[in-house]
Amino acid sequence: MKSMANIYDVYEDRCPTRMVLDRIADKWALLILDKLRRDAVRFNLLRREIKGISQKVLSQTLKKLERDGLISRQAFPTVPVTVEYSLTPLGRTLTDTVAALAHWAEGNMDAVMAAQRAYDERTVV
Amino acid sequence: MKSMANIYDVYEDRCPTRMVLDRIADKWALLILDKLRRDAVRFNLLRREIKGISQKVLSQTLKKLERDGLISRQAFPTVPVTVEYSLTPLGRTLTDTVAALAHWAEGNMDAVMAAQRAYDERTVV
DNA sequence: CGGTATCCTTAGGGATACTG
DNA sequence: CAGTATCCCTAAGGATACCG
Repeated sequence: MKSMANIYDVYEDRCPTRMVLDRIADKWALLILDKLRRDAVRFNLLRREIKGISQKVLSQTLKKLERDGLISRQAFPTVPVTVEYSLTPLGRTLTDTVAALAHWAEGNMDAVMAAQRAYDERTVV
Repeated sequence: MKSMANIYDVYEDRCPTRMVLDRIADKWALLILDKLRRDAVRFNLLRREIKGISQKVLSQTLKKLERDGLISRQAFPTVPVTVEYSLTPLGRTLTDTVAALAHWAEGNMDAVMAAQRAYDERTVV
């Protein structure tokens, strides 16, 4: 964990956008934030809902988001243990933007894929 | 370029959000879209404005964005050649969201960094 | 259930040099 | 100016096994 402490040291210039973009401009992070939009979700449920994410990457991403203060982790002393992840107030201020991004993705996927096909025809052939 | 053609093949399920998020949830891509918000920008100017990006990565990212139909490339037959990148109409539909993300980053950087310090004190010590 | 630890692979990206 | 080509290396991430 010590190695994460100096993550901002590489940015000599003070561009806040770049700093924080570097943190949240991550596919998995955005998907997780989106999944937590409604309510708290347990680890394995999150894993099942976000198809394709490995246990390792989910765990890592959750830890980063928690460190950034965007989500919080709550463990319940059940047997076996239950852990719920939920948005913090800070995280909640980001969800509208994330949702907008997701909404854009849904609405423009076809256009993007069409553009790709057109591009490939122009260049590959 | 052929290898990029089947990039969506890995997504057996049809989750559009994931597909497109995978494309645009990239730090450099978002920064480029943000820089092009006002008007067209030349390659090397873009490179200078986005500190820390290498020529290689800038070139790659621009090509991806062009393929996705978000930006367009226009070369002028000057000597030496001048190349301008600008947003397409499709790309323009995304800029508000990107700007919102950038704005969030600016406004909440301090909170994020404070959260990180608090987290590190809790866990590392 | 909710993780961590370990090993291993590969592709993402830096550095450098060259070109139309 | 706006790239491409090459080499090289590290670090992100999959697979597997184990644990409180």
